Amino acid sequence: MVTIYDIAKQADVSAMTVSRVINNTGRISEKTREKVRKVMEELNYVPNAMARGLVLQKTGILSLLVTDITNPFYTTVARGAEDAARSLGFKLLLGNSDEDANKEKEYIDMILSTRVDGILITPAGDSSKERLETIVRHGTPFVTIDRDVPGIDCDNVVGDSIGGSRKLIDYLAGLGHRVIALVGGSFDVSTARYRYEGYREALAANDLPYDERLVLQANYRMQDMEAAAEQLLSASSAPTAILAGNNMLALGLLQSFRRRGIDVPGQMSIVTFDDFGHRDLIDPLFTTAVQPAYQFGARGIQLLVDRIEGKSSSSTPQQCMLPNSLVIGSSTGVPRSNGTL
Amino acid sequence: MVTIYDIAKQADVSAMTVSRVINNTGRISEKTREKVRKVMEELNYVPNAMARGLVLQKTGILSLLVTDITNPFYTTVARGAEDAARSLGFKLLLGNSDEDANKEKEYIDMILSTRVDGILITPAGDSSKERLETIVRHGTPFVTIDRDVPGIDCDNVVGDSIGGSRKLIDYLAGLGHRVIALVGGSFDVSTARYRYEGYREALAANDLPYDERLVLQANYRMQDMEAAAEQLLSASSAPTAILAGNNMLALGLLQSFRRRGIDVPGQMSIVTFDDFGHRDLIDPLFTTAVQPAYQFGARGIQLLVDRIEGKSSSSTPQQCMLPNSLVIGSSTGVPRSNGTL
DNA sequence: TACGTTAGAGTTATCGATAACTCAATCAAC
DNA sequence: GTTGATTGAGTTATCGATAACTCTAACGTA
Repeated sequence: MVTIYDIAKQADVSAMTVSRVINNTGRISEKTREKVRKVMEELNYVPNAMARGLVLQKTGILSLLVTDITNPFYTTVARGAEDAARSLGFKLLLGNSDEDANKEKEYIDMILSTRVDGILITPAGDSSKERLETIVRHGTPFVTIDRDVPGIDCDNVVGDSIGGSRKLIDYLAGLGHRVIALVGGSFDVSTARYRYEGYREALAANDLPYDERLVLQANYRMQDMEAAAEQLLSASSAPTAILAGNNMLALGLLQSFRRRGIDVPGQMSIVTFDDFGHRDLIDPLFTTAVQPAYQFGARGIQLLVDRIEGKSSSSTPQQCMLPNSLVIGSSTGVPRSNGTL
Repeated sequence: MVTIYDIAKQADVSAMTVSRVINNTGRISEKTREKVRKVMEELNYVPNAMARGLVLQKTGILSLLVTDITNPFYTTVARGAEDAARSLGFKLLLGNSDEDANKEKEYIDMILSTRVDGILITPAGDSSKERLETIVRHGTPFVTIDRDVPGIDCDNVVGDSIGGSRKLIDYLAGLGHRVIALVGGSFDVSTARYRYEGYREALAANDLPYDERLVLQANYRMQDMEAAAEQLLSASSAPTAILAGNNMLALGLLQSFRRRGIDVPGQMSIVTFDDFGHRDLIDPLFTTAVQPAYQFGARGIQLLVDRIEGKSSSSTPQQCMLPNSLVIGSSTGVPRSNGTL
């Protein structure tokens, strides 16, 4: 591996001179500069980021830790983060916690060990608190996105979950639905709580009764939707519509209903948050509160870099709530006329 | 930031002893070990990967560079790579070249500077040759996936593009199609060439004439499909079926046809490679040669690590071709009866 | 002419960890 | 009671780069 010493020897200068040429610092004569440049080119020199990072105490790397890299929402977040990081002169280290506390811990340890300059993280849940506190103790700047964690007061970028739920339920109520279930994420996750909150507010606002038997919790990854579907269908008064906690849950429900021969939206309407991209391709197209995923990543990185570069005062965390917009799809219709299935 | 020296001072031992406790090497009495462990815990010590990497001359990081992170095919590749890397004790640095030679170069420089232990890369095209040669000169092990590059003889994992094309064309021919167009990727990309080759072979095998006016090139990212659709529809004998070079092109074509009121598959059949995941959701479901994307990533990492750890002899590059399987969807049907549109 | 400036370098110490070597104490065996 | 092995540490040099300091011509100026 070529080092500045190899360059220095070849060019018959000191290592420091080579370093100065690389970084364009100090005074170097044009002649020397050219000589060094030529040798660097000849030997295909690439600086060693570890050595540099060790002395500079920074790496130029930011890390993005999401909970599900196969979810198009997070893929788009990643793109936004990557573009923003690149344009601000940072590299991006991408990680995937799979909604798993242990994996999250492993990743955070790895990230701290790498001495990244900052961390953009979607916490797996409220239990992420202790891991975030570890990050705080290490003094590494971080920004939470998509979810917040009670007890952690930091920069964050979230969506308007309450507002999104209200829009979705209002829309369903407008179609005539009066029995609407919620299949949400675990209440250990902030978005699940807020979406539940919006759900309840909207029910009240529409004079619809709240029935706790119509509220199911799952994790955000599409498992167990069979059981959830079964449970909802066998209820004494089965719902005519469902608010799914996120796109993956909506998909899981849709699949379960299809297997049972339940038509969506004919017999059951489904609404949810976010989409799968490629809207033209999907049928039924979910009626959904679409969040600006790309902006989640881009804004998050921006806040993070502001924090790193000390632009934002260290005392006041920046909270940023991004709006969502209701997109009407073909997964919703008027309630089925006969109450039972 | 806490270092081993801080630990050493607190525990009243030398830094070397701390290092030994961390790495479980050398002889340490149980008493000392415990004492050091306790201090590490108290101070929340996390080793500095840069310092360690500098002396060990390795980072434990592998890099995956793909050409389009929003393409579900590569997302799944990334998951396979990540799982494999993790289970082999490596971390994964993910990058995205956007099919762009300049971005690719920037990323490779960054990666080399980071001194990753190995690189898994989907080359943007044949021009990637010079960038791969840079990697060779630096002695960093690498494996190409999905595409190969003429003139570069290295470990790689590719799909059976020729076989895939043949299966798809055979299927179309079996439905009765006799005028089949190819809208492929740029011939600068190996998969585009192989898919074209399979297309020609299959035409010949089915006694179908080859008409170069029915072969269009695009880049793999869904742009310009309007123009391609226009050109195909206005041809004197418009095709009744199209082999799209990849999933993104198929999607672009579908959208263009829909805008023009051309029904798929009623008036035009489309076949392609790979899918978009979430098969249940998509309509029309493309008839496609599905490649084992997860395996591309997993196998690639495996080859890479074998190479890094010297398990594979340095003289013989491992070539690995993964089979694809024909999945019949709803984007194909018998040719429209009236020749014109 | 003598002295302060400045351009254009070179030297040395340092970042945090580990490899390789050294060293003192303990213990066993003859 | 020496000698030799073994245990449980400590010392020093090193990885590749940069910060901070030093040094030396050449030059300008009174």
